[in-house]
Amino acid sequence: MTAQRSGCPINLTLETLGDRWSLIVIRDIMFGNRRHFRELHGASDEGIASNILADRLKRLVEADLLSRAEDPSHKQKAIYSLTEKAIQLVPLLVQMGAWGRRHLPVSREMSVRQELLEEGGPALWDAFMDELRTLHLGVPAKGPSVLARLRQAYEEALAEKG
Amino acid sequence: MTAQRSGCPINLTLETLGDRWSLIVIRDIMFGNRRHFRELHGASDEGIASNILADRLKRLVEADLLSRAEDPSHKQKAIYSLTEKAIQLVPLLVQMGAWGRRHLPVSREMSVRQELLEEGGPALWDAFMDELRTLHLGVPAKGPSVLARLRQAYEEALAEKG
DNA sequence: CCTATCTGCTTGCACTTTGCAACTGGTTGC
DNA sequence: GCAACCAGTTGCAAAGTGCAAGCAGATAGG
Repeated sequence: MTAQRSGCPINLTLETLGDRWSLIVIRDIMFGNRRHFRELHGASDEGIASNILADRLKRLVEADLLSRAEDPSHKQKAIYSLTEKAIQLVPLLVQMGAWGRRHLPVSREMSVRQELLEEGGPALWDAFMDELRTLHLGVPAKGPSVLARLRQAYEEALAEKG
Repeated sequence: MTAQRSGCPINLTLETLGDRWSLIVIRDIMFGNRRHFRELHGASDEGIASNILADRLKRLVEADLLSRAEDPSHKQKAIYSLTEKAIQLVPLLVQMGAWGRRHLPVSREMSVRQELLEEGGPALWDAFMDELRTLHLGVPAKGPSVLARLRQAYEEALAEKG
């Protein structure tokens, strides 16, 4: 990434997240709960290259959007978690999804989750963020799982598709 | 830009807008009301190169985010306007600004406008979008100018700064 | 008229980033 | 001890970015 261009909030956000992969990685960790390198590499529909994934993970950890921990069950496994800073991207990602859903040729099964999040409004986003804090920061759970609801809607849409 | 990767709304939005300059151009047209090539080239704090600006304008017109019209007062002047599709990016840009303001080293004078938009909430965003429709799509005005309010706040912050 | 300036770009070139495929050194389960 | 798995790395070609200079046509002033 280039050196700092200006103190404009939109520009700075773009400097941090404005490339084709950073937010895809965050999306997969956030909505797909993928926490290991191999999961992120193999499972995303977009097929990120391993060198780019490695680079993005490194940058995101440096930018304090992800944290990296070792898995006690396996000496080579790394667990990537969202930081609070990344969890606060939820409203931004929802807006991105909302705009894409309205204006771009999205597929049904990839947008049911977005639809739920849009309909739920800020209250649902907050509940989702609390759940992410439980999952990634170890904060005790507060309410029922939003992620489970999203996953269920996605799987139903997949089943309908055939 | 690469060929289509997946039907995910977030991914498609990223494919359309996920580079370092597209949203900067839209921001300058939207908040700075810059409508000509030279205005966009010279005035932004980030200093976009003219070839990249030309390329982005072309892509954005092709993506139906901008429209290009000739200026009747000057046969070589082109006027760029936001389309409805681009006007609907307002909530996304506000969220980007909000996140940047909270987590990145923004400057005061570049963030007063964002602050107003955040405080105003969805009602103010709607009023702003209506004003953009008046300015860019020729829809008759509905209410008092949000852009004027934002500009005033920015100029006050600049004056305070010295 | 003639010239200086302004218009939206284009060109050439160096540099950086991306994308693909194969590969690495180490770990684990059987 | 061996196959499968782990998080990456390496080499290389292609694409994208950034800078400086330049361009033809249009306009404004004298």
